[in-house]
Amino acid sequence: MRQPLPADMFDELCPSSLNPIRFGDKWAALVIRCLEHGPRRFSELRVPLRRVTPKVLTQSLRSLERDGLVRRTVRTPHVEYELTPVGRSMLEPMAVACAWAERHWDELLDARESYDNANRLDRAR
Amino acid sequence: MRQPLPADMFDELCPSSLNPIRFGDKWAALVIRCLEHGPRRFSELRVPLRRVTPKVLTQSLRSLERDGLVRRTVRTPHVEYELTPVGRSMLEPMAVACAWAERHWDELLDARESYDNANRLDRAR
DNA sequence: CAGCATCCTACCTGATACTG
DNA sequence: CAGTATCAGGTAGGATGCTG
Repeated sequence: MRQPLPADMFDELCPSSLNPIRFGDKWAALVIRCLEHGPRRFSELRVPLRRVTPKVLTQSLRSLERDGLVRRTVRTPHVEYELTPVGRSMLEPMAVACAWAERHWDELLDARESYDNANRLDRAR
Repeated sequence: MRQPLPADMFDELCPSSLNPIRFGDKWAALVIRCLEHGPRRFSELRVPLRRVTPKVLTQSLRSLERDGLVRRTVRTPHVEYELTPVGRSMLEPMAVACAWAERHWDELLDARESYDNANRLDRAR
């Protein structure tokens, strides 16, 4: 059987809010990655995405569903979310974006820090 | 000498606001593409980006500068914006994202339409 | 279990007008 | 030319509490 999603799945990596490359809304990319290896239930998704309120997670899922990237199926007594072929095809550009982010993450943070420091000094003067 | 940027550069393609894949803020990807072939001045950028107010374009440029993707240089009597190496490296994931969007654009629009129609019927009932 | 309802805040984006 | 100042609207995201 498929493994449950680890609760700390996104603790380290993917500070997607800081990444200039974004897929859909704030959590969409993480949701897609959660569905990479097969369908998941709402409550399963909530484990790694435990910092997302149910309302916001629902919004994200609805948006993905609207774009045809995710399919929502009522499989009584549960509801399952799974990637459509189009949704799955998004993994490729996501992987490229992730590779870019990993390669340039430090430069990016350094640039931001320098910029902010320079700016702070400017205002102090 | 470098060609001026065509005013209709973004009239047809890249409805980036609808694209689920986004690079930075609303206009960042277009700015980067404008700088692809060399430095540009603010007023040059305003030609293809004529629907962006100067304030918003400035914001976008500042944000790109902060992330170290664009360098702003005062080359009296002008100001020039150009891609840094990191900024240039972003062209690759952008190209991949563009390819994805082109390939799946129609599916995406169809999915949205079906979804919205189904939803409208639901509410009518 | 899988959400919805309400309320609220912050940010993004833009229109318009003005300036060193 | 290359912006800044001000004001305003809309939307995204979230806190909290409730429900079939």
